[in-house]
Amino acid sequence: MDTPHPGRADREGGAGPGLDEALLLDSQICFSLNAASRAFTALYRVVLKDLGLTYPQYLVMLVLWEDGTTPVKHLGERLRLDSGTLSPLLKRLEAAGLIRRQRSAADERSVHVHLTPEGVALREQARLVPRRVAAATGFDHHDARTLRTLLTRLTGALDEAARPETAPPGTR
Amino acid sequence: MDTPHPGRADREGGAGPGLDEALLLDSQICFSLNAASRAFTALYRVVLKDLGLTYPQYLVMLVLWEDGTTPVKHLGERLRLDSGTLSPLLKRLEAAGLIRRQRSAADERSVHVHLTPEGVALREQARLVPRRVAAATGFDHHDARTLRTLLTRLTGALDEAARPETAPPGTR
DNA sequence: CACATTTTGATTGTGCACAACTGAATTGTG
DNA sequence: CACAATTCAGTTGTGCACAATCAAAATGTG
Repeated sequence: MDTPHPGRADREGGAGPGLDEALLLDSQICFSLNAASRAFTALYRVVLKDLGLTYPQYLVMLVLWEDGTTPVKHLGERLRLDSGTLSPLLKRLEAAGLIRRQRSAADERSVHVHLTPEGVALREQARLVPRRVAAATGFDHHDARTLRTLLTRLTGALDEAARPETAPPGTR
Repeated sequence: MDTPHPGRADREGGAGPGLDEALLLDSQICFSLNAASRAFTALYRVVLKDLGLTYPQYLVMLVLWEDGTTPVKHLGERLRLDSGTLSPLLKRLEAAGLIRRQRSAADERSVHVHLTPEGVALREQARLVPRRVAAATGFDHHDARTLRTLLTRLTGALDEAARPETAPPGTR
């Protein structure tokens, strides 16, 4: 239909041979990455509609189904989400009757999250979700492995580059 | 440090050999996809800080630098963004003095976006952005090509699967 | 014990994605 | 011409990501 990528805006100064290459490497990768990420979210929106969950909420439920009662801190570590995301998300899950939050007796700062019976029961309804989503990707193990390897390497390199002062190898 | 992926929550019913495979294929791909996407956004946040742009705003500017004055509709097609996202984004760009919006004389429904002199001038400051980001990925052409091919294929398959009624090939 | 530091979660504010709706203008049809 | 359908932006509301800030509790140090 139309060109999906925004780039190829070079041809001005002729400032060297690396410009369009750079645009290919950064804009198009980031763009197709965002597109795939949003397509995944859209598919999850369809698949999780009957459960009344969004994808991040589903991730939280996955952790709770596996690990049981857990502090908010642990959820943030498992899912790489901070409290600014988790707090309202957990409130919505509590309002939906799936979880309950409770301050720890041992450490009054810590809030423990546990499933309600409704939350436990939802696991049965969610059993087919992974298979449906995996089937929708059309990927076999080899594809999935290649993709995950590339993404992991990419994320590591980007994380490394994003912090200018925190421990660049020669700064001491 | 800890396990980055939320999955591996099987081992309950023993309902067949495909369960952990499915979790590997869906949760972990989607998860690492989101992680990479957010890492990219975080890097762009650092790189674009001096320009006062976010990544989606930078994409809009790329299109304008390349295509010149263009209707909002065209921006949405190039970037796959709808008006609910573009309208406030363009307002912020206009408030920043980089663009101006103007109703078309020919078709009063259409709004044309054009760059201000400040918006044109910003292009010079943005020239090094693609190279900086591309360098941060650590990817060569082969890696980038492999990744983009996989992502494009994945997005296509997900888009296809996300619509239940719109022309699935065998449904009659 | 008194006091600074760290940890933990919540809160606030900004920006983006998306669905649903509104409203104006064009186009198609009788 | 009248009227329905379509197109195009905009608005509203919900949810997520993230930065900055705050408060309370635990911990460390003199």
